[in-house]
Amino acid sequence: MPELPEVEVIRQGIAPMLIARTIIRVKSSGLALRLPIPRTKIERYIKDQPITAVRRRAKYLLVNMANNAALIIHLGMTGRLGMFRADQSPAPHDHLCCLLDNGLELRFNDTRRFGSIQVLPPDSDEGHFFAALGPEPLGDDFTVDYMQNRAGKRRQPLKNFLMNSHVVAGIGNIYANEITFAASISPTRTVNKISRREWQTIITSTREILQKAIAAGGSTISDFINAGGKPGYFQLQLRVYGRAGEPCPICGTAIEKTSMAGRATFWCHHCQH
DNA sequence: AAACACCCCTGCGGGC
DNA sequence: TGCCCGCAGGGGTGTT
Repeated sequence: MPELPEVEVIRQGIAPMLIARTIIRVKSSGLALRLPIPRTKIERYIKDQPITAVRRRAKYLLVNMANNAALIIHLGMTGRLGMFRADQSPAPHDHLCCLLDNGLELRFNDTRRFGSIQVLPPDSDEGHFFAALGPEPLGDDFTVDYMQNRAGKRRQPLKNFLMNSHVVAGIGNIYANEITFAASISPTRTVNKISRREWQTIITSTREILQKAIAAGGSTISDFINAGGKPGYFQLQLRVYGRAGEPCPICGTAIEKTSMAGRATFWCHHCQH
């Protein structure tokens, strides 16, 4: 369940090991992820090209190549990236293995195959690929004006709105729960009834929680070799997610669990309005 | 247009 | 003990 902070930590971990390296051989499981693995495009545009950058947009990782092609990786629910020595035996659910010119192998492992691997050919329009995505929550475009405009007269509950990647990118179920709790606003509140002041609180809480999670992950993942995507991330204390029936860390009231848009929702009825 | 339901997939844990 | 079922949730598509 990597969300934005986890993807960012993985990016920071693998970037130094990938930049200036070249993928010289690729193996895949033959099983499709959410999309089929584009073997032909990988061979044509990705292989034998020096890697120039490893970036992130929302929960997508972008591996940029010297020919201006890009490999776009999404981890879905259970996706992991790890660096291994080439002689280490592959694990179950390894779906793509990229051998580098230094003998290390980048492996994408995904039990449930909700992830995806895509290729942007050289000089294709990256902006177009991400056109439907809302702003980065840690970027300058995530503002009170923007959120209030997007909310408009919509009567969608706040939590569902925060999880809508077309509104703001990269916030999944776990952090949506934590954000509404930190902002002391009910996840069920309809967004047309949220004040400017409350939007400011939501934005501030979002940034704080995501940045804290990134910092916690960054401090716990020190060695990506053999890590295999070992979660270094959930060191961040989750205050409501997964804590149904436990006392609210602020007031002691039992945390409630409900379902919203088919997703587990945890909140404190006393603290969040 | 907005807000849903549904689907893809596997592993795990609870209940019986 | 073993089996069945519900649940976990990102993101795309389809429906009302």
